[in-house]
Amino acid sequence: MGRQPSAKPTSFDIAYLAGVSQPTVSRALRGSKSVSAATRANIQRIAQELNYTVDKNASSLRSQRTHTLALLFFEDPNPDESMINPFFLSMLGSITRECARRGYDLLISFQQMHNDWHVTYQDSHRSDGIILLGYGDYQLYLTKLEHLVEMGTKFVRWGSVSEDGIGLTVGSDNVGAGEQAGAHLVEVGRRRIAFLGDASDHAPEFQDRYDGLCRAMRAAGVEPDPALQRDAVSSEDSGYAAARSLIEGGQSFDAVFAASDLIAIGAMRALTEAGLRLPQDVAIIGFDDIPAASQTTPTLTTVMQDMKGAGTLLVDALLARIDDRPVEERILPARLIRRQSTAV
Amino acid sequence: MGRQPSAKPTSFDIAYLAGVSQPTVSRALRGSKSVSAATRANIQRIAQELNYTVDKNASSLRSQRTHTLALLFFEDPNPDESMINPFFLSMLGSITRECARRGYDLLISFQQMHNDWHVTYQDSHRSDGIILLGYGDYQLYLTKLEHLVEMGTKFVRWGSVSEDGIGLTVGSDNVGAGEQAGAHLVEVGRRRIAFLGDASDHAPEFQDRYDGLCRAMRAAGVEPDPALQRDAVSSEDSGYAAARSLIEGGQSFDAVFAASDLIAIGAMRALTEAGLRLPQDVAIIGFDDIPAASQTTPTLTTVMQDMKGAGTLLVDALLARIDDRPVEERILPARLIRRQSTAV
DNA sequence: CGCCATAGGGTATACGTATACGCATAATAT
DNA sequence: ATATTATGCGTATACGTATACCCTATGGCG
Repeated sequence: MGRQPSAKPTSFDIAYLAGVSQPTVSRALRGSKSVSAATRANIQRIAQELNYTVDKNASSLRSQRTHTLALLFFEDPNPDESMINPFFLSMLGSITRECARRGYDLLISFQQMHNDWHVTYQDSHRSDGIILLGYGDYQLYLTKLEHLVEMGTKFVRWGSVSEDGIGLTVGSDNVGAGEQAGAHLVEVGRRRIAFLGDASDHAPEFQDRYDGLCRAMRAAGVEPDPALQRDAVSSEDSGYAAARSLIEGGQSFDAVFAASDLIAIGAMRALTEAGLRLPQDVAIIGFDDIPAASQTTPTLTTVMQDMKGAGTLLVDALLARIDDRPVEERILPARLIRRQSTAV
Repeated sequence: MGRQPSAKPTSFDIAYLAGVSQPTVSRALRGSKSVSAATRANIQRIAQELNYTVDKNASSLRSQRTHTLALLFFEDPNPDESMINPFFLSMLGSITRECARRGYDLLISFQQMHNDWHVTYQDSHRSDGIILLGYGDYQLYLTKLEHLVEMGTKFVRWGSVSEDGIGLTVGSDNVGAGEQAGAHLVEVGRRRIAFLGDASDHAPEFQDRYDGLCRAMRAAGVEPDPALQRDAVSSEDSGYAAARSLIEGGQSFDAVFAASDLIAIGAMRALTEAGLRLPQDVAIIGFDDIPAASQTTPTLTTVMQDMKGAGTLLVDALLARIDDRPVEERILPARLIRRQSTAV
């Protein structure tokens, strides 16, 4: 242990010991084929022995490639700032793993979207590309995204996938998921299905889920009632408020499709408080399958997104974009998880 | 928008426009006092206009400071590899925020602790220091930590704080928290209190919590029964198994203190399946206050750690260590959250 | 009125790597 | 046997910044 004279070895040290020039060391270690197998093996052995590591900064400076991706969470400024949407957190695991697998580092930030966050990561050569995650008011960020595109910044976004979107988007099949949820509710005999979640341009994902619901209802010969839709952002409080509004609206309903589990959990509280029995009086479906969803009473039927696939696909897509390769797949299937809240 | 000839401006460009030399630009922007106020203001204005950003790689290469911290999660290899302990995830928010506040970037990794993870981050100049987070088998990592110390790597660890520990540790007051839990259980009339969690050198934090529990019991004149302790790692399955073992052990018990919420949730399942009523027959307390804890039936009494403070303190301590300043505070208070699972 | 300290900033260079070229030697073609 | 190409590597240099050192003008001081 600690044999080295404490100074970290450079490629020159390796070169000297191997009896070659410094560039040859560089070539050997990064797999250039213009170096003989014997020379390469020798260099690798020596590097190993000296615990040599390529200096990341020097390498990045010279090659203009950082082999680092930046992950940016953006959410509406939250009163409880320490709360992060659990859904995105669960994506973090697969993203870090995929980055590691591809030999990329991951830089992470929850900074509010201040004026120059894109400059921070791109122009200062901190990362080769950016992964954007976030619910929140979509419209607010559109101009920023356009700016990113203009600057030639490479990025991917998690969200509602559409061909005409800005930049590159990867996401779940929200419409299909909404259809599954709607079909399931119809199947268990519900006809008056409410939707809790913004159904506007501000939240395309939620809108897609609503569209899917409507499609499934119509396919079953049921006409959705617009009066049963209430706006809500993804939080318990918002779900609670939306459900209260629904109850006070006086319209009858026998099912609720919440655009997220947090909304659903808030709604369940409001419904229970109003004396409604779940699922007998009102069946309820959430979205995301957060851990808490299997702990609620009744346990919550929800839609599980493919988080592992999501991380992989996001990283894949971004790396493809960075290398100017075409991106192949962008939509991930989602799966309905049946639990007690819709049990007949 | 997009006014510049697309090439990113360098400090030479700024220097030329400001009529000064490149080093002066560097000095001005990093606040050296050997630059006049007027010159500095002018340089800053021009830099702003050109959207100039200091190149991170060049800067780090020259100064040998990256202004980046690395966050390393280590956990026992998990069958469900996409699952990350929710407790640590909630710390992530405060760590990223504190890093941002201090002008540091955060590099993140969930890589298994392979042979050379320390080399990866330290010797390749990716980060100035490392934050280590993880439950898992403590002993397994000791030699690695010793190695880190030998190499002069700067790091902090979240865990059980003790003066003789290896490296620098920041953590909650686990003993105090255990005492609070124990005192509460005694207060609601329980005497036969079981503990679920490793009580060995392998998990010092869990042991501290157990010690606190025992201390509180003895303070109330109750002698803890070693037969009521069961090993468990932080997962639902492990908690379930531990509770099963406890039930099958045949010893009577009227309360369970679980070393983590995940253990508690698994245990609740086992207890309920065994026909025991919560909290009438068995009161139960968890640890961590994960979101799911407020959704269980009954809702789970637990210990909330100061996650926001934790992130701040970890980053503070690490930066102090990096700058060779003394570290001031290292222990954070924890707070008991009373819910239905211990309601009299 | 000369001396020295100080402010303000220029000159030269180092940080450690990757790449454009050039130049041998050996292998193949003609 | 000469021209041609590929192989394997060395030489020179660029990436963009930060810092050690040097120089010039001032102003205070005796």
